[in-house]
Amino acid sequence: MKNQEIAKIFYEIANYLEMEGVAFKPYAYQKAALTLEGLEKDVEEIYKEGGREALLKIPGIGESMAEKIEEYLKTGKIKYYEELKKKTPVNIEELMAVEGMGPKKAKVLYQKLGIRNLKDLEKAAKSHKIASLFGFGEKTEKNILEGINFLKRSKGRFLLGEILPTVKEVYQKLKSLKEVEKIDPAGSVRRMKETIGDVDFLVISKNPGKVMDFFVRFPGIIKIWGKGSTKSSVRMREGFDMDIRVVPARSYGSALQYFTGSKEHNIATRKIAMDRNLKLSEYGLFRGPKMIAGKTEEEVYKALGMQWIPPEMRENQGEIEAALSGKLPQIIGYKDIKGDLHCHSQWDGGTNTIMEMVKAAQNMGYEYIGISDHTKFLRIEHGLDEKKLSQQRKEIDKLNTKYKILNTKFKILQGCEANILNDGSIDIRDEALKKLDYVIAGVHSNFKMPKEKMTERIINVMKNPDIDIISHPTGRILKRRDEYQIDFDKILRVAEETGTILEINSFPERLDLNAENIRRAKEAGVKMVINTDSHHKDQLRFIEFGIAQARRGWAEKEDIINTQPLEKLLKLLNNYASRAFSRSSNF
DNA sequence: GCCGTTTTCGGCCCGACTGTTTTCAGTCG
Ligand SMILES: Nc1nc2c(ncn2[C@H]2C[C@H](O)[C@@H](COP(=O)(O)OP(=O)(O)OP(=O)(O)O)O2)c(=O)[nH]1
Ligand SMILES: [Mg+2]
Ligand SMILES: [Mg+2]
Ligand SMILES: [Zn+2]
Repeated sequence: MKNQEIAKIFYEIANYLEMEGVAFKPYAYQKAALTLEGLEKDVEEIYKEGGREALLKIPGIGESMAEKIEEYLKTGKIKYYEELKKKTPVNIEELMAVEGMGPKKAKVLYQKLGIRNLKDLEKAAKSHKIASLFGFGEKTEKNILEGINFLKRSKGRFLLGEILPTVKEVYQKLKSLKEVEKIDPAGSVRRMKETIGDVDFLVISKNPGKVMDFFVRFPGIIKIWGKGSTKSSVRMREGFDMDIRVVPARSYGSALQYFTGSKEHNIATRKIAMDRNLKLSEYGLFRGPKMIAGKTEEEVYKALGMQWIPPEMRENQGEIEAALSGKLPQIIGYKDIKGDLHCHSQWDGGTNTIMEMVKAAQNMGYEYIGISDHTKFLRIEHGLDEKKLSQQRKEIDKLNTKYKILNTKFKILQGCEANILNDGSIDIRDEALKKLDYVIAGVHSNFKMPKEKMTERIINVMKNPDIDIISHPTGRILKRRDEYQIDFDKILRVAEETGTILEINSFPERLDLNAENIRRAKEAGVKMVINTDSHHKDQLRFIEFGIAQARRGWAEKEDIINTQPLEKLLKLLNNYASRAFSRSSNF
């Protein structure tokens, strides 16, 4: 898939143009790059299916960029870009990664000192060649050196699940300050994005100075990037930045709207305001000098003629248009999940016994849990064979009887997470599968198959009437492994035909399906299930991360099968299996 | 370079902080 490559080139073009001082074009390229980056469908496929016309339908792509994409797909190069690069042979991305360095400074440094990369920059700063340049100075030079050092130590974006505990700690500490009237996490944390670049907090206070003084003295801060009366920014020991914004109570809603983002959502919302001869900023919504909204987010959106938009959806992916026409979907809520169908127990080397998992599930307020241990192909994971599965069945039956006697409604289901082998067969015999309440199948080996083969492999499994759910369908591991090559449109078609359910895996490094694919699945009429893949009872809590992605993917309650009570769930699983069977027997 | 139920041309979000500058450009959110 060449989406990322082309996006990267467009970002670079934007940077080169910005260096030259060209107006507006850089933003056009950036916007197109961002869209390509987030596009789950392969541009090459879009082009093959619909030619240049289809490319033009992508928002932010016009004649000029469509032509460049076409050129890249055909020749592997974009002449315009190659020429820009030849003219200014600078690793601009690397230089701009240094805090405080942008295209304008990079240009001067290249022209005056021939600086082309980070190494050149460090050398020049160390030998004090920068301070004397026009527009630069001692402090700039020092900041550059410091910036380089922090950059070298930086670890990139953090997983939401990895950073959230720290966020909660800081939140509590800030909240305890008496000058803090109200505080909320904002930015990507409030939107529950799968990865977090930095942590943003919004505060109401009548005494911003005090709040800022307290904030920048926080334990664990290793660098203060900036400190003002309304806004400060710091680097934490753990390697991430924190931004804080302080506003008066009357602006809290508009400030929360601003600071929650996303940037693209903000710009689009501000354009709606402009269309109505209004101005929207973090301080409020204004008609001329008159403030007409700002205290709450609801008020701000309402004054713009919009429904309030859940933070997870604020990505400028159509939510603004939907909110304007009152057609936002009723997305799934954080309390709508009635049970978790992907849980591992001690049987396959997980941490907890079935009983311990059950108790944890009950604490979550669930009505059921599905135990889905690995199967025998995965020897390192102590995968269960047919015999073990039947022994496990006996234990689960016993526990269920106990619950019946105790007259609780709670039910334990027995599933398994079987392995999809290279040819799309399963490592457990059919007779054994039929004795389970449901079957999950997932790819756990041989991730690098060519697209056609991998797609065929998964499709074969979906046509198997005994298989109900495909776990982590694209196989990505955040920050570590890309999705495997699949034709997701084809997979969606077959999933719809066979009634196979696709998993939204809530494990922090998976979150697979992602939001964009969830939206595609919903549009294709494919049902999904939100699971945690817990290997420890405490991991049942991960469900909120999966729900957040589902919300960003516009999923409603009825798109997610485990929002249903047990009886309905069983019917859905069974229905789908028998439907799949009747269809596949007609082939 | 892109885009359009007010536009096919004329706009393109709006504001804070810093360092360098004698009044603002650059960078960032
Ligand atoms: N209006 C406007 N708002 C912006 C702009 N840049 C950032 N914001 C707002 C929206 C962002 O969600 C919020 C926080 O900025 P961040 O850079 O921290 O982005 P965000 O938290 O969304 O993502 P992150 O995970 O930190 O990369 O500030 C901008 O250029 N214009
Ligand atoms: Mg930078
Ligand atoms: Mg942020
Ligand atoms: Zn699993």
